Amino acid sequence: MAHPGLASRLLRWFDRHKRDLPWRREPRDPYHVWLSEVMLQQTQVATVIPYFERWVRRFPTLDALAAAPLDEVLKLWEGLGYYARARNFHAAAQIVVRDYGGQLPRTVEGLMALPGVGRYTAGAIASLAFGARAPVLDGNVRRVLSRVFGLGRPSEAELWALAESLLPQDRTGAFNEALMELGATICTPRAPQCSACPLRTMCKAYASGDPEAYPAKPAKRATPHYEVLTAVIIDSAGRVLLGRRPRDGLLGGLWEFVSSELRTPDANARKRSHTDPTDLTDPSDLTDLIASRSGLKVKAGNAEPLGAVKHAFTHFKLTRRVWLVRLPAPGRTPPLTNGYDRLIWAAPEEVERLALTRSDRRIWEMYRARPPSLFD
DNA sequence: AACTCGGGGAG
DNA sequence: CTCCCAGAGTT
Repeated sequence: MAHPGLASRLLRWFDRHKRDLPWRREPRDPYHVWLSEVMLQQTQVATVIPYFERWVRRFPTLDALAAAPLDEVLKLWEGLGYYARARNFHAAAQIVVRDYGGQLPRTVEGLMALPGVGRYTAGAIASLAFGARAPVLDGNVRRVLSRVFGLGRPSEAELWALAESLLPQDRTGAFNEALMELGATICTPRAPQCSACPLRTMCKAYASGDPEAYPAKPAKRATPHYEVLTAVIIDSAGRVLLGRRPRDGLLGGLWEFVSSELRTPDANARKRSHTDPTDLTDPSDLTDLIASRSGLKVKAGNAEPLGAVKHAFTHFKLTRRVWLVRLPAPGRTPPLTNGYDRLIWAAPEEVERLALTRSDRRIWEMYRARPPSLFD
């Protein structure tokens, strides 16, 4: 063994300190392991737990998931982000049920053939659910290994090879989980608790006196700021016009209020936004937007500002300028769905049932909580 | 190798 | 505010 003592120390620590998480119940259900690994991609444990519990109640088996419509799958994912995870997981469940008789592949290669399953997730499922001797490399493992071995800018290939070389003969699943657990609870990005670390005596980063310096942080770029103009269009029956975003791309498959594409705010808009966040660059902006995306011809006089909603994505910030537009008649389904794959008039109960983006959900709450206006 | 793709927890 | 989270897919 290349590094005597590492695996045994880590496993001994893990046996005493591991957290009791919903997806760790024995015996391991491969479906639960898979679900948890997909939900945990770029998402912290504390965020995932309630989603995981709800999901297992609604879709107790792989067959139940495969049989469900995508809209319902996305509704359970609402708010978790990276919605391609849900679309891929749903598609992969259907593949497993249809082609593999409902049994997950047990090898890394077989698992990686499924949509949304990369090398990390395949290694995690193979080792945790099936006891295969496969390594994992996630953000935690990347950090722990960089620190223990004093690597400043290790390549991915180097880290994968290292993770593999460290695997013990037995309990590889527990070893992988232990490595991640250590990174999540002890060997944290900031202020690591080295005094409680079972690997302290063999850790080069600890010996250096500045463990946080490993691994080196990449240079960051400035995040651009965009804005989106949004119309909450209400008909005389109190229904609201919603569009479903195209399946591929940002927030694919989710419903939103009729909105423009991302725009770079001009200098005048930036100046005005300090005083009135909903102010329009041009009064015809709103009516043009509604006409182009839905075919509806509305009067600017029927619009009133509802407010602004700010939202931060990973790579940019967004301000949504939201207007309320009241139609004097019952809405009919408009002929245009420019930029949407569906457009519907939704009753309030239906808005609760559909999968909205986070900011659209906030806009809906803002609409429902608005002070009564002269039109009410 | 460099992007895209959400949202939130926790300093 | 900033950082980064049990990453995958595309180019």
